[in-house]
Amino acid sequence: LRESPEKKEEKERVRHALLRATLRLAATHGYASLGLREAAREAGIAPTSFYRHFQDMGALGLALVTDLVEPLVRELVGVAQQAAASGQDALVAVVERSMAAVADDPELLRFVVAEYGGAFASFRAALRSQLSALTAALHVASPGAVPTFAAEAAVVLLLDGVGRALEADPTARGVIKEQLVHTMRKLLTNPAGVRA
Amino acid sequence: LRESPEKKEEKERVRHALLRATLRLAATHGYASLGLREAAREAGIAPTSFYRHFQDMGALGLALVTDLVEPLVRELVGVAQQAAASGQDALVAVVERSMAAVADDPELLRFVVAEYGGAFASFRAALRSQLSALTAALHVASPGAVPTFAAEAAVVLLLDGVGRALEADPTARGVIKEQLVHTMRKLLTNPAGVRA
DNA sequence: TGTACATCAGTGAACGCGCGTTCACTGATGTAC
DNA sequence: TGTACATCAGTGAACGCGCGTTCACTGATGTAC
Repeated sequence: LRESPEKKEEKERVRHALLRATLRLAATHGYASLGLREAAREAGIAPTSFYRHFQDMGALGLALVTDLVEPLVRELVGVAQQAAASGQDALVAVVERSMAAVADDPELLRFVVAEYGGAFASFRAALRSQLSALTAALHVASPGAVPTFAAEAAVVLLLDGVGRALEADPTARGVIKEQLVHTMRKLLTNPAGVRA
Repeated sequence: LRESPEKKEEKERVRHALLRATLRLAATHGYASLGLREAAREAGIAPTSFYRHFQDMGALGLALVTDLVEPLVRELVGVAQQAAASGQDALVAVVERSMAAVADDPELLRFVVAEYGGAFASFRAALRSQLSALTAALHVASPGAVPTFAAEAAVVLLLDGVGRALEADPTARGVIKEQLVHTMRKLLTNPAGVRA
């Protein structure tokens, strides 16, 4: 028996509400402290309905990465590749899109920044894995021959810049953006110039 | 009435046990998820005895920063200043001392890395405040005229390097250390040379 | 077409459990004189 | 010096509460024929 599109959509809607509710609460109280009942309450469903979507909060956390973080990183990688292909500055494009993401979805970005260095090894591994694609994209788009770890360091600065932007007044984000481009550029540029 | 040194010492001993127990648990499960009873159990005292030392877990968390993180950062600042004063490389000195701290007290450093970008705004503010002293020390010790935000970025890389070292095989920490010196140097060096 | 059956997201009641917190007490130690 | 009192870290019992989880049920929707 196959489900109808309408039922699937409705189920997906509630599942998404649970993910968003968790992000909302995690942004201020931390993902680690959240309980199943808390997430369900915030999402507007009964506690027992939680189990229709996830086995437990751990499974929901995993879904946060695969359903929300992964598309975001994929988009940033696409932005980098598109910029590089059209002769534009991939670094600036990625930073600007990242700052737009901070404005669009601060809760998701707080989650990424928090769990990237957080106590949960599974989150750390998953996020590092995701971000390695962005590292690679920035690496190939950078002029000259910079080592891989320099591109990794640039992504680390990007994450920190996102964290700073999350706390900053929106008007102060322009300064953060410029400083971020400056420091990332230092890491992604071979001072000896293009001598490939 | 003043307390005797012996009683003070004993009280301090239990207080320290609570702080260490919390760090131990926080390293794997996250500070945010910890409860008062959990910390007391790990420290080997009755739950009610917790209140003889801290009002709640929030007060204990604050003490983690002031009692443990602050001295650590102070030591790193001292290392930087001492190296600079004796004509040695402050950057290398700080990185090496940081790596030693990873080996000495991984739980404390996991806490610092986790809460630096974590969901608790009070921790973020406290840690940024602490680390600004290290940023300043590295800034004045760096040759040429680099902007302040470049020194801040270097400290961000240091924190990330600490996080990587925490997860790495001890034999792989040498590589991390060298890459860290390399990338931090890029940020702390003015490519135009010393033209003060 | 209508009718009988299957699926399944959502739910309320109920459970046992660990939580934070209060309270009164103990016993070791310090102070007064 | 001895004796009476004060301080205070540690404790066990007890509390009310919210937690995760189970269960049986509802009702809307899909399928079979």
